[in-house]
Amino acid sequence: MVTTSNKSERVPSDKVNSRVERSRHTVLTTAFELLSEGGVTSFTVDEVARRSGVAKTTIYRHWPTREALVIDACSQMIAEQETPDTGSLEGDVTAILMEIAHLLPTANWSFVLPSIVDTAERNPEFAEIHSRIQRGHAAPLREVLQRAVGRGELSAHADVSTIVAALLGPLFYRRWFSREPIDDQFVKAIIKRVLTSL
Amino acid sequence: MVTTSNKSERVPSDKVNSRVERSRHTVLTTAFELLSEGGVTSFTVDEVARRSGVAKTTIYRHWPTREALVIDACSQMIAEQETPDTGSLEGDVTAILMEIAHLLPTANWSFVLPSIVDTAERNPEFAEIHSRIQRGHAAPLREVLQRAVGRGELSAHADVSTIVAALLGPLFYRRWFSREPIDDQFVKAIIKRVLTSL
DNA sequence: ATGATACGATACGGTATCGTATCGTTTAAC
DNA sequence: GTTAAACGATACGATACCGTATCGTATCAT
Repeated sequence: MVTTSNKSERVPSDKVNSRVERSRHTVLTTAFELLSEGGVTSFTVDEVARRSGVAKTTIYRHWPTREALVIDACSQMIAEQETPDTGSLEGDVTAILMEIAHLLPTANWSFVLPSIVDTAERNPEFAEIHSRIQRGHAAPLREVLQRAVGRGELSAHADVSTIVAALLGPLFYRRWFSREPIDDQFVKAIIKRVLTSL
Repeated sequence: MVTTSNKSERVPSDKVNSRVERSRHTVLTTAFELLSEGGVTSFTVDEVARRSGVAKTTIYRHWPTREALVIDACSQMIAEQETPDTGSLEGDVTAILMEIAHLLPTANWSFVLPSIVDTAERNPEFAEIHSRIQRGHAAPLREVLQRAVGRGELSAHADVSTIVAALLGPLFYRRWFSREPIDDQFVKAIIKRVLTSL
C-alpha cells in the first residue's frame, strides 16, 4: 500500500494541505468559533455551513453526524499547558494559577466549558472529552507538586488531588458560580492559604 | 376591585387550592422534574404536557412562553438553607459544608445547575436567577463568618468573599469538574486548610 | 340552577434543524 | 488532456417544537 517514491512523501499523509484537508480545517475552525459563541446547544450544521462557506454536503462527507462534529470541535480544547520550572513550589504554582486566572475571563474555552460540563452530565462521550480537558488543566499543577515532593519540599504523603482542588476550585468558583473578578490579590491569597497549610 | 366579605378572605388569593392553582402546581412540579433529567436544553412544553396530564393549551394560559415556564421552574431552586449555630466558627462551617457535600451528588438541583450556568453565560434573565441561587448557597457561610467576626473569632479585616470561594470552590470543583467523590475526609481537609490560615 | 371561567383534546401553521439526494463544477493526480 | 475524487448549490423528506385556534366539557362561585 505505502509505495515509496523519489518525490517527497507520497504516502497518504501527502493529502495534508490538499483540498480535503483545507475543507476540514476551515469547518473545524468555524465550528469552534460557533461553539464559543453559543455553546453546544445552539450549535448548528447549517450555521457552520453558512459561516464557513463550506457546503453542508461537504461537511457531512467528513463527519457522519452533527454530534461527531461538535465532539471534534470540542477536542480542540484539549491542549495541555506549559509546565513552568521556577525552582520553588510557590513559584511554579503562582505561574500556573496566574496564567489560568488570566485566561479564565478571556479564553474561548472558558465560554464553552459550562456547556460541555452540562452535556457531560448526561452524555458519556462528552464526559470523556471533559475528563481529558480537565486532566489537561490539572496536569501542570500535579507535575510541579510531584517535583516538590521529589525535592523534599512537600511531604510524600500529601494528597495531591485535594491540593489541586483547593487551588483550582476557588478560581473556577469565581469564574462560573459567584462571577466575581479574579484579580492577582485573590490568586495570591488562595496560594498563600494553601501552601502555608502544608 | 378587592371586595370585602363575611366569608373567609374573598380576595383574589382565595384561588389558592382552586383548579387554577392545582394546574399551576402540577405543571411546575413536572417542569422541575423534567429539568432535573435533561437540563434547560431538552426541556419541552409538549413533554411537560404529556407527562403532567395538563393540556398544552392550559400551560400556555398560565405562562406566555416556554422560557417563562423554565424560569419559573428554575426559581424553585432558590431555597435558602438553614444557618446552623454551634457556637464556634469551625462547627458552623463544618455543618454547612457537610450538608452541601451530602447534597451535591444527590439533590436534583445539582443536575440542573450546570445547565443554568451555561445558559446564564449568554442570557441575562438566567444570569439573574443563577445569581439568586448562588447567593442562597453562600448566604449561610457568609452569616457564620460574620458572626465569628462579631465574637472576635475572626479578624474584622478578613475577606469574606475569598474565604467563601476557598471553602465552596473545592467542593464544586469536585462535583462538576474533576468529578471525584466528595467524602468527609476531603471536606474536613478543606475546612482545616482554610481555618488554620486565618 | 346558571353563567362565567378554566380545562382537555385536537388540529394546525410556522419554523428550525437534521441528514440525504441530485447534479453540475472544480480540483488534482497521472 | 483525461479521469476520478471532492466540492458547491439546491432541493427535499422527516421530525420536533413553538405557540395559536377551535370547540366541547368540567368546575366553581353565587
